[in-house]
Amino acid sequence: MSVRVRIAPSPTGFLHVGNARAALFNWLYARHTGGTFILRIDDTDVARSDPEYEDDVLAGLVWMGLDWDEGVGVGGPHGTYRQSDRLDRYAEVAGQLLAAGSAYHCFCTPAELDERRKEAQAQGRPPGYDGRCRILDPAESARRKGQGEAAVLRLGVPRPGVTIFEDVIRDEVRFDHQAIDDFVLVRSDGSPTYHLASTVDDVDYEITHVARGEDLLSSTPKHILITLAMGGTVPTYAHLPLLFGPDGKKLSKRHGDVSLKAYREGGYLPEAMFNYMCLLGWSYEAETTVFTRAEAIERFDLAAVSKNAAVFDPEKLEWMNGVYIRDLDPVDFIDRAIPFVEEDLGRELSGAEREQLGALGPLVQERVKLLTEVPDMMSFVLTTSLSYDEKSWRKVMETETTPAALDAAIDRLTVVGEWTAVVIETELRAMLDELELNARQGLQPVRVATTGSTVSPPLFETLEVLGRDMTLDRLRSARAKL
RNA sequence: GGCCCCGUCGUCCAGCGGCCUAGGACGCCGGCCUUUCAAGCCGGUAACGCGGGUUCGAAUCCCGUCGGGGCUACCA
Repeated sequence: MSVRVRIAPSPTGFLHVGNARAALFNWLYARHTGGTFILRIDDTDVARSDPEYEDDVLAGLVWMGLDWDEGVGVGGPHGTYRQSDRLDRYAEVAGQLLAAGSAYHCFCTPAELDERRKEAQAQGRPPGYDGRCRILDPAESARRKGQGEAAVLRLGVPRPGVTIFEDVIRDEVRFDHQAIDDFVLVRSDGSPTYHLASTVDDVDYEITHVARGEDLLSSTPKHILITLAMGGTVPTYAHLPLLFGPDGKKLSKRHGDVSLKAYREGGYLPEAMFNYMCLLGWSYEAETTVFTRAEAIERFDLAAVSKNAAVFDPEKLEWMNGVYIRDLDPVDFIDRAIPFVEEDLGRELSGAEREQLGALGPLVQERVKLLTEVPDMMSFVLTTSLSYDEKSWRKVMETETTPAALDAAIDRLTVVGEWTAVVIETELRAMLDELELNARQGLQPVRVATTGSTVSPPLFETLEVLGRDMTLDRLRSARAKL
């Protein structure tokens, strides 16, 4: 049977990196096995769902390159793949479970439940639902329900009993039904709970493997029980290790960026994100940390996923992003960087400016880890009024040898014939010889004068890109400020 | 509290009874290269939570213990 996996985010927030990682692993498994990757939207929580979040989820998956074969937006044999469109189906299953005696109505009010829970906890008893409505006569229940009395539908968990399943990642896991209370399937307002809706969908969509976060491991027996009660085939489960923040606590907003969106906008490359996330709970090969999509697909296996939770390490991600940036084709690099430059500038770049940046691109490319660092490194070529970094100015311009170095540089560069990096270098090195200055003493003033900072791309190439007029202009105005 | 999961360098991962004097990557430290900054190269730092077993032999298997985490809703 062909593999069918799914990811079912609920649109109640921006796509979380944990969900993105789950999506990635499902996608990898589907691609590795030649199976089908499905995107479903679990929006049964109407109050908290928002179309904006759904858009973000889709955008995040597209950005990561995780294309889905069936589901929201692309369709498929199962309708819209949106739970809010399947309420009738959940009601239908609920009716069947009720008729079959697998489920029953419960008339206990939230207030009563709450009180009993507190009582049970105080006495050290299990806080779950005590099952008192289970013994109600079905006919009597139906009558009360028919008269409009508020009721939820609960699953009658078989007791005594035990649910055992073989988790792909964790091997055999067993839960005694003693510890599982008769949980709610349908709320008193008629809406299905997550457990019901998600399980019905998994059965209807013929999902073969459910790979999701370990936080759902304890809920798995409930899902299996529902599946069995509706006569469905139980899928294979794989519970992925959770992601934690640098402090070892569950990855949350307090750790800064937990939404994929933040990385998208933060100058990260999707290729790097993809590669890095693969490493969170899986490894391509003992000695290899950088690999391509195709390679990951070829080797990925759910069974090889680690059991332990992983700490999301922003520093390693950043390093990896640098690796991928340096690996980019120069034209590709500048194409990706330009939006960040324009965003920073607040305007669009002219053709001439683009050309300048294109020339500077390769020099900057190997010096940044994030695309968001590009504007800072290139802004000096785009401005007409250069501002100097204060520290840089103090450090190199207020030096005894600086005036002479600038004067000599101006003289030589004014008369130089050809304006290329090679010629510029020859001239400036001759200047160093002449004044008996070392490179640091003689070149840093030129760097600060022309770029505004002690840190810049390689000087000679930079001056070539800047052009003779602007270079001389800047050297002169810096000299005048001394 | 109960149930469940997990426990190798600071972090991610390799290891699945002898190849381990525990390997790779990030980070950190030092050096080289060098026009600055990066990159690159070389070297270094650093871990099998603890205690019992099983075995000729254990990071690898078993038990206990400690520690971390998840779940315990008419949220997903």
